[in-house]
Amino acid sequence: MDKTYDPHAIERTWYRKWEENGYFQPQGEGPAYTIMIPPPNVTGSLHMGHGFNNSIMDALIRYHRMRGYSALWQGGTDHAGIATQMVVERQLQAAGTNRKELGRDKFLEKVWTWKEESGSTITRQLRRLGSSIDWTRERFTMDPGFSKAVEEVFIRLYDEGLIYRGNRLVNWDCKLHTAISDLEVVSEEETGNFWYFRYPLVGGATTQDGKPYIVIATTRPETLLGDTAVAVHPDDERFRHLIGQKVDLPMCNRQIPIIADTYVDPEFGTGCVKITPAHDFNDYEVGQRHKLPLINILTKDGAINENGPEKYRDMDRFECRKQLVRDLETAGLLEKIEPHKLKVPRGDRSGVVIEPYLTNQWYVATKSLAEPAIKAVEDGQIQFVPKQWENTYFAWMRDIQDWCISRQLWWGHRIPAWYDAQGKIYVAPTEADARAKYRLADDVQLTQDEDVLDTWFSSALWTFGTLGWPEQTEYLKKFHPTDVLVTGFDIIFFWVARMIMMTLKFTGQIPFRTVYVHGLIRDAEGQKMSKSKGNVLDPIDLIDGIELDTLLKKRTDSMMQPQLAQKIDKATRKQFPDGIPAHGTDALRYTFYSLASTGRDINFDMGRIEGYRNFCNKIWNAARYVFMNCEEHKVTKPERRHDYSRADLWIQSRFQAALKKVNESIAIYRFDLVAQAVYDFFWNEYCDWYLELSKPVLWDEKANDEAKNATRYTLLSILEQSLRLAHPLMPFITEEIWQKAAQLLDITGATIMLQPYPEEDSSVVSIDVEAEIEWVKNVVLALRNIRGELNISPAKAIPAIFSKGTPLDRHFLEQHRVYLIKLAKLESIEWLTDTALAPPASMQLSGDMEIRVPLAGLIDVKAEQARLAKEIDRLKADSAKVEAQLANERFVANAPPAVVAKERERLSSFAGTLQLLQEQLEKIATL
RNA sequence: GGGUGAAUAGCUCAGCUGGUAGAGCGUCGCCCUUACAAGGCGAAUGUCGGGGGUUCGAGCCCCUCUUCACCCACCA
Repeated sequence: MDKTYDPHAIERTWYRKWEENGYFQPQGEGPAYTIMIPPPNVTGSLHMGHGFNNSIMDALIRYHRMRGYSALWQGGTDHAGIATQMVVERQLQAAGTNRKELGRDKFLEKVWTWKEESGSTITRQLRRLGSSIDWTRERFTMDPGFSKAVEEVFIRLYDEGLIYRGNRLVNWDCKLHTAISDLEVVSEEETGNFWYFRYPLVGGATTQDGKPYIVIATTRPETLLGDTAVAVHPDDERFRHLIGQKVDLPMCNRQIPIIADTYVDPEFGTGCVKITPAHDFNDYEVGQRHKLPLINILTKDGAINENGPEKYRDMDRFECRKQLVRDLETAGLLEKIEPHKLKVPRGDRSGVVIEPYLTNQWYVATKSLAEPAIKAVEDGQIQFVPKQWENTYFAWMRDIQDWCISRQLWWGHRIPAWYDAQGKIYVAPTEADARAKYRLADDVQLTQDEDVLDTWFSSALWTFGTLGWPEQTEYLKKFHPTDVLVTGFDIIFFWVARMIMMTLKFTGQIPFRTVYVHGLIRDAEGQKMSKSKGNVLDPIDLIDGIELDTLLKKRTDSMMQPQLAQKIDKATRKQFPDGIPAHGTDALRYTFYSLASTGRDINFDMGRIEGYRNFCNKIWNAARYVFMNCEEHKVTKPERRHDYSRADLWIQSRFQAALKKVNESIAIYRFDLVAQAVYDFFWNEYCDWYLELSKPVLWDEKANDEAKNATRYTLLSILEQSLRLAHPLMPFITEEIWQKAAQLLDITGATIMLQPYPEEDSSVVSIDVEAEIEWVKNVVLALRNIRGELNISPAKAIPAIFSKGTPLDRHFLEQHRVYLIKLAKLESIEWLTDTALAPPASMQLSGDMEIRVPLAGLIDVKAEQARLAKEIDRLKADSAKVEAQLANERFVANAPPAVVAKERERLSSFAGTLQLLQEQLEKIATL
């Protein structure tokens, strides 16, 4: 083995072997364990969120696979309608053309080509993460089988009346020319204006203070062109007399009524609200109540259409706004302009301001679907982890709105609906089916609906669609419902909720038993990673490393604003002056696990990943040590427990503790605790103590062969078990090392992946042995403390004198001489019966036993005095605290006796130690 | 407006049913000791956001305030 761990060298080959040998496919006859990948966008590339998400899933799958489950991790990708279409449209634009010019068929060809080209990027990257996805079953949301499921669902819902077509206001994206759902609209607070306009009263009416006009306030002046009323509150004294009167709508040559509606808040603005039913959701409601006409004034691009006054026609909505304000000002109808903060709705993909727009769209009636979906969570059939997300889910589901599922795009599942000349709707898989189903005469002309379905409509079918539904396949029977869905909170509504609804509806089963909800991966400062901030980390770069220049280029490329690019350049140089070194997949994954605590957002810390890269190196080198000491011997399992050293038994016992902790923590999805347990055990116990404790045995020429074999066996078998313990987290390094460990232990099996997970075994847990080695550790620690504090070189062997203590101390001392000599680097050990004879020395306590390192020629008295003084101070502070507590009568009276006794004991032990140290200090002072 | 989460060492985070505050990174010493300098050994570091309360005892429970983040909602 190389001296230094090189992730690159080992990650390359293993993944290919695993995949080629079919190890990712469900194995054996065990119970099913299923995870469905949240399908990434087929043309996307891996980001930190994917990295995190898939690391978690892989750990779960590998763990369960090793525990004997027939584990299926179903992989696949999503066609991602809007996102993908946008990318291809951008490419066309760069080539000087557009989709309209190309036409639908040609355009779709282009998209498919692009999908074929780039679709492997994300799956290749998922492989780099070590994801043990069953690629033989990879699905795509637009492959024929899955499309069949989509079609089936649409038609059945339509036939049941749960999908309908409606003409109403939708969120319209003027750039993408499509409707989008409520969820795809993000409202951010922006600074805008409040414009106050005068609407002249008709027929000589005046306001209370005699003005011939009323004043309305608006944040959207251009919608004035579509106003069909002005509303006031029915109880508003100021305007009551005007209800039923009319106003002249400026610039429009129309008169509109003043109506009364409780929707109006008299306190807000002027108390008079312009009502534009065709361009505002609230106004629409008001309009419905008062039977107001709807005047649509916008084109699909967001320009003024033929319903607007000629002057403004074809003007963009924002251009029109400016012009209209100028015109009103000229006309003396602009009262004032105030700055105003308002929520501006924008499309999550396009970023443009969304318009409420009157169109025909397809909707899913969600109420009846939501009910059982709510119940499934209420009943605990589906559980969210952490549980608090259930409230979020309930809140949304209980107030769910009908879902607009049609999109005016080309890329996606085309809606299986046909229209005749009268616009009558026929829903069936194909035109021929439609004719048959509805018994249409041959001469009836049918045209298919131009629209496609919302991507999330198909995603909602993911858990059962991927398993072959509507066919009742063996896989569907065996692997559905799935076990756990691992996902970010950001798509609970988009995806999780809709999956639950659709899956219950069409399979009668829940889609998954557990929803593990995790947070977002942010940068070290807690900022969202985004291209424009230039703080994006690419998981692949963390694995492979990246040169500074390449990183800079990546971060500043295609940046619209040069100042921004400059800033990013500077920040990047500062954070990564030498680029990013390679850390390897295992280290990256381990970092994700270690940060995966209670479902909150994760700040990605470079310090962490370096630490875990070092951990990999530690494992690597520990293995080297073990192999170095074992490979030239035939190592066999010892016949008798008696052959094992105390250290051998100790590490076996400690391994059990770690294993238990790991099992418990995985069961509650606390991967941070899993990572911590494995790290602590391997580094702080196995490496720091056990490996050191093995040396005196292995290097002792007098030790018998049985003892040496037992230690070698323990070294190897604990290593081998630790590798299996850690394998779900760090698949590559564990596999690489395991191969050799298995060989030396005569374990057959081609891969660690398919080995059983370590079994808990209480028979090797020994409290006595643990206490004994704990004693050794304490003595060693005491001696090391003296050495460290007094700056005695680690190379210098020192004498140690022991005294006081219990018979057990004395027994252990004899028993573990060699351990102490090796670990504390002692030149001699002496037991002193009369402490009066003790030479001037530095002293430490282990329990009641006094440990002395004679000062003569070794150390400087001042340093020892300082050490003692420090210790005394600390003890004094501690005893003062305990003393105060014990002086409190109510504590003594009310606290459990055990607690009180413990405190008493502590106090007396403090006092004893304190006295000793003080004597020691005086003694030294005389030197 | 409603809701959720967070605030613990310089940084990133743990801290189970209330009973002596932990890890990693960083810092400071001493060391290339035959697995590992991506390492070993030792050390320092906290009025657990503020205030109140319950309790013998609060990082943890209750109230309140402050700050930050996020989610939902139609305020023109």
